[in-house]
Amino acid sequence: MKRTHNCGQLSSGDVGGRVRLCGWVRSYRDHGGIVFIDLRDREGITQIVFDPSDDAELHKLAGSLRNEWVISIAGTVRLRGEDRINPKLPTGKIEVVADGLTVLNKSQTVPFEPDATEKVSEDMRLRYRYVDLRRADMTGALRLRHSICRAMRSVLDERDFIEIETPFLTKSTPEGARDFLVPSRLQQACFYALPQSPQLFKQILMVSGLDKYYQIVRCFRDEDLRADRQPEFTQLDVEMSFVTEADVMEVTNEVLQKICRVAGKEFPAAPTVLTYAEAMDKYGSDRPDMRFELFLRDVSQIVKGCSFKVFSDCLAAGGMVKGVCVPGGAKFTRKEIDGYTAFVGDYGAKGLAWCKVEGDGFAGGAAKFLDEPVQTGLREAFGAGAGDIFFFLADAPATVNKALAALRCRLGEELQLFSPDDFAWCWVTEFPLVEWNEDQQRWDSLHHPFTSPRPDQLEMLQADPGAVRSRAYDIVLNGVELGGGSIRIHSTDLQKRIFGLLGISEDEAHARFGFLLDALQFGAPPHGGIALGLDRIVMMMVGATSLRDVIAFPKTQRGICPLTGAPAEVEDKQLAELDLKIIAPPQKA
RNA sequence: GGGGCCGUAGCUCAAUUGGCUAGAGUUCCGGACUGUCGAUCCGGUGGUUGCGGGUUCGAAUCCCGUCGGCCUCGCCA
Repeated sequence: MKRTHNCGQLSSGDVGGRVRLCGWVRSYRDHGGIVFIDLRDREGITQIVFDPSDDAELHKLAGSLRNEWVISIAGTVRLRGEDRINPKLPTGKIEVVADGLTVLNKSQTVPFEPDATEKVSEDMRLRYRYVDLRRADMTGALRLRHSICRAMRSVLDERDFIEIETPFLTKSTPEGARDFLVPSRLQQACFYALPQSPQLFKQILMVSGLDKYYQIVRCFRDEDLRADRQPEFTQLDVEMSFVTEADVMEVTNEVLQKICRVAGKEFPAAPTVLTYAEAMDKYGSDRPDMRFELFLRDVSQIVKGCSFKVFSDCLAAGGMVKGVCVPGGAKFTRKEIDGYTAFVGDYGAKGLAWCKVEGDGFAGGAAKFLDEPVQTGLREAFGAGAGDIFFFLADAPATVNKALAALRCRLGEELQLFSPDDFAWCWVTEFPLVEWNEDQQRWDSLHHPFTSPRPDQLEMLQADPGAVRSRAYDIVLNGVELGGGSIRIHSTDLQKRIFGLLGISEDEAHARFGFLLDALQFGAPPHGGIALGLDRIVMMMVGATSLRDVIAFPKTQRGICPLTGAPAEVEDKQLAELDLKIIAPPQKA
């Protein structure tokens, strides 16, 4: 046995005991005579002492140790004197007096110290990920991730869910995100796709009568990356038979409750539930950040008929005017306001109207176009007072909401309207079933085409599809969507109607989803489920701002793994076996 | 595909805004030191300023291109 304890384990209770420890040299302090080694493993740090008067040979070897060498030591646990206690170390009351030392492996000089206080560039960290993962916060994130998975499994196991694996090599369904494709050798000119989610399989498992399924599963989407978006990510995928929205939400709440307990965070007994319509109205977003108010308000009715051409033209064209009132915002400089104007421009807004409340009247910006009744209406609507500022956006509702929601979040952050450890959960429900795609001139599913419409609104499917609400629900934390799901369609007829609405012909539907449509005909029970983003949950729980900090081996923004160099070219022989040819090889410098 | 920020020693950064041999901390190497704990003290190694081109008497600095990293819009049912 190479070790009897780990490096975070020993305490005053172990004094006098003989121990063996293994780990990495975190630092060495050579006083000419006495030598101290900080020995680190994933559990902690223990100080090892080498005294020349005990064993001159051993002391000499200890003097040759360098950072990140892997060693094994044997020795006796000793209490440190009162004045030698290190309060920064959990093991700081003891030390191990070594009588044996084996160098298990030397290390080259590491490109950066695993406990460096300076922030090392992420490029470096990812290239030398094995060194980076020695850092306590990275180890901590991965361990919490593990604990969260265990919490998920324990809740679902307790409730008689069955974990079932679904294929990674599956069929491309060009709806939605771009697929990662895998060429097939046995079926030339054919491709597998990596799953964007196990959606269809889990529904088929319900048809099979498996009743309650879950899986902690990798999903793949070949889209551009973001800090909170990786091309491969993990989700907790859940599906249940004979349930309603409330059943799925209740199970999810219990899972999240347990996760929060494990992570030392709060989860409310009953999270706020708001409808999509409410969320869009007050927050401009279907993933509202509820840590602060700063509500948006549709002021179209108040400003209609005012002399401001930007507003009147917009309303005449069927647009909307929406605003936000920032308490104390009159102190914003022109430069800051210009900054916000440019900011909303990124989201497609053509401008940002503003005016300040000074004393009894409005001043600056658009103030001169807003007459007395309009000013009064706005003040009352927002409860505004002197020293506040209004921002208004006039445009198509989608643009207004997107830009104003982004502005609201930016203001909330800049004005510190919440504290960093605030946790605000909410469910968003009653999403529209479909939305109009202006570019393609057709209806698109908001969620996915297997989402059930509300049964009491089926008759509107023909006449007014945009008004039909679905049985979908999303769980949101601090403005971040952590998961979503729905009650699915279990009737072939209804599923066909929805495909029809989405402009998917019968032939097309059959080619793509025929296996699901077939399955629905063989006794599909009513069913529904949800998927929770594991990476994002861990990210929120550790307070990270990037998924890369909670994934052991993530990709960079351009989809590269700096550690392995993936993706990489393959040999011609491999291509030949697949009957593939690179038509336009990249130009090499 | 678009916009923005960045790239200087192994690492983290500086360089008086175009001017003297590109510096500092840390790492590393050597030396001193028997109670440190981010040890300390002394000395030393370490640079094609991402790469290529241009402007200039002179470029880390300005211009063009390119590579790489990050953030973001589009995209992500």
